[in-house]
Amino acid sequence: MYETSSSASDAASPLSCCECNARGVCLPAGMSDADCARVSGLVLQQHRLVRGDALQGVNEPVHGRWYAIRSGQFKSFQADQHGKPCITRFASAGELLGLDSLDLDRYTDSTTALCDSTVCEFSYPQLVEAARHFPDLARSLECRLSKQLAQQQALLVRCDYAEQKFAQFLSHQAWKRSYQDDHMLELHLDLSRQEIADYLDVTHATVTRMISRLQGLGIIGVRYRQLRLLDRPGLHQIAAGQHPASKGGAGTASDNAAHQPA
Amino acid sequence: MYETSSSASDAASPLSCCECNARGVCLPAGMSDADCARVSGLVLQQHRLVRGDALQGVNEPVHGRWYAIRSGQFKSFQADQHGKPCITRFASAGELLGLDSLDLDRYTDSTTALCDSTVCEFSYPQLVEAARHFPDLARSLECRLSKQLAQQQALLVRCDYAEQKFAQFLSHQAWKRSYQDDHMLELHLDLSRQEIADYLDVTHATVTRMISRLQGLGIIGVRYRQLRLLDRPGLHQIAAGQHPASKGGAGTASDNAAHQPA
DNA sequence: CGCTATCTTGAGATAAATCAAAAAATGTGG
DNA sequence: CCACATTTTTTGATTTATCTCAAGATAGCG
Repeated sequence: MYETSSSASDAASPLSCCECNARGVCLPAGMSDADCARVSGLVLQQHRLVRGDALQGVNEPVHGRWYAIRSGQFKSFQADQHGKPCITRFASAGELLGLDSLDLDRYTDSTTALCDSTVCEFSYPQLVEAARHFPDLARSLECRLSKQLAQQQALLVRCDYAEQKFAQFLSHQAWKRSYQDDHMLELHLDLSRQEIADYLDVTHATVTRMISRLQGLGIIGVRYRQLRLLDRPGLHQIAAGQHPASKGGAGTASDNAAHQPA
Repeated sequence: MYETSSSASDAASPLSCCECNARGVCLPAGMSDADCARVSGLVLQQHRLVRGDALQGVNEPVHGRWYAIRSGQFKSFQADQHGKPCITRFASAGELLGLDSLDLDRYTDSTTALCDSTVCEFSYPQLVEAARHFPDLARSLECRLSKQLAQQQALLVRCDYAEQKFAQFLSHQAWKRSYQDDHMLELHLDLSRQEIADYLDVTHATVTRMISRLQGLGIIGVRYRQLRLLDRPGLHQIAAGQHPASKGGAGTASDNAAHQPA
C-alpha cells in the first residue's frame, strides 16, 4: 500500500518527495510542488532496510545526519541499567528520526527497522545552509520538532493501569495510520509481545493477559501480531481511564462482542 | 544570586540579555555581544510572577508566544482523567517554555511559577521573520528544541523503583543548577511532597518514605523543602539502579557517608 | 492559642512482577 | 513430510512495591 511505482533500488532511484506516499505527512507537507522539489534535492541518499537492520546505534557518531521514514516502521530504544531495552518511540512513514540528536556528537539511543523499510537521509548542516534561502524549510523543521515535543509531553501523563496504557498505545497507533483511511481497523504491528512490553514498561506476561482480556471484551481481535480493532469507542473509553472489566461487566456498552475467530 | 543589578520593574527595564545571569544557558548562549543584543531586541516584554501565578493555562490561545525563564522555577502540568495534576516538566533559569506549542492553536497544558520568577516573552512569528536575516537565531532555537527532545526522551527510560526515579530527579535538578557551581549541594526545591509525587507518579506517602530512607542512609539531608545532597556518588548509584538498602546494607560502597561539607 | 496545611507513619489491599511450566508457532535437517 | 529444536505466547501460583485508607505529628499563621 505504501509502495506504488518504483522498484526502489538502494541508493539509486531517489524517488522524488513529490511522488512519495508520505509527502503529506513528511517534511514537505503543505508545500508547493516547487518547494517540495527543493526539499527533495536535499536528500543525500535513500536506504532500504530489512527487519532487524540498525539505522543507527548508540554511541555512533551523528555527523549531522537525520532521516525521514518513507515506508515501514522503526523502534528507538536505550538500554536501562540491567541491559533491558527500553523502547522510547515507535515511528512510521513520514516521521523524522534523529531530531533529538541534531546537536549531539554521538547517538544516545539505537534505532532499528521493525519491518522492511525505506528512509531518506538528510544532513543538518546542509539544511541549515539551504534554509538561508529557504526559510520555510527551517520553519517546517521547527514545526516538526515542536510537534514531536508535544507528543512526547503527552506520553508523560500517567495511567493507573497497564491496560489503559495499552489502550492508549493502540489508539495512538491507529490514529497515526488513519490520516488516509479513517476506518482502518487492521493494525499490523510488527512487534512481539516482548517489544510491546518493553514499550509499555510491563512484562510480556502482562501484555498477554491484557490482550486476552480485551479480546474477551470484544474490543480487539488478535491473530498473532495482526490486530483488529473491533470497538474503537470501547477502546477509547479504556484509554480515557474508564476502569476495565476486572469484575463486573459494567461494560463499555459494547457487548456486541464481535467474535473475530482465527 | 540570580538578581544582580536591576530593580526589575514589571514590563519596564527590560534588562538586556547581555547582562542577564541566564545568558550562558539561554537562547543567546555562545553568541557574540552584538548578536546577543539582537536577541534582546526580540523580547516583547518581561513579566514578574509570584509563587502560584499562572504563566499560561490549558486551552488558552497561544498566539505564537513563548517564554524564556530569566529567574525562578516553573512547573508544567496536565490533568489526567481523574483531574489529578500530572507534572510533565520542571524548568528553571535559561529554559524555554512553550516550545511544544509553537504550532498549536491552544495550550494543552498549564504552567505556573513555583516561586517568584521572571520571564521574557517572545513571539514565534516575529522570530521567524527575524531569522530571515539572522540564521544563527533559528539554529539556536532548533538546537534548544532538539536538546529538550533528547531530555524528554531520557525521561521515558523506566525505573524499577520509585526511589530510583527520585534519585534521578534529584541528580538532574542538581545537574541543571551546577552549570556555575559544581559543588552546589543545597537544593532549594519549591515543591511540596505532593508536587514531587505528582511528578514521579507516586503518592505523597511514598515520597515521604523515600526521603526518610535516603536521609537514613546519609545520602540527603532534609529540612522541610530544603534539601542537602550529602553523598552525590551514593545518589548517583541509586539513580543508576543500584538497589537501595531495603534490608542488608550491601552498601553502595559509599559507606564513608561523606559528610562532605561544602 | 488554636486552626489549617503539610508531613510522617502504620496496617491492610492490590496491580503487576517474578518464577515456572505448559502450549503454540516457527525453523531445520534428514 | 515428519521428528526435533528453538522461539514465542499463554497461563498459573506466589511475592512485592506501592497504593489506599487512616490516624497522629509538625510547622505556619491569624
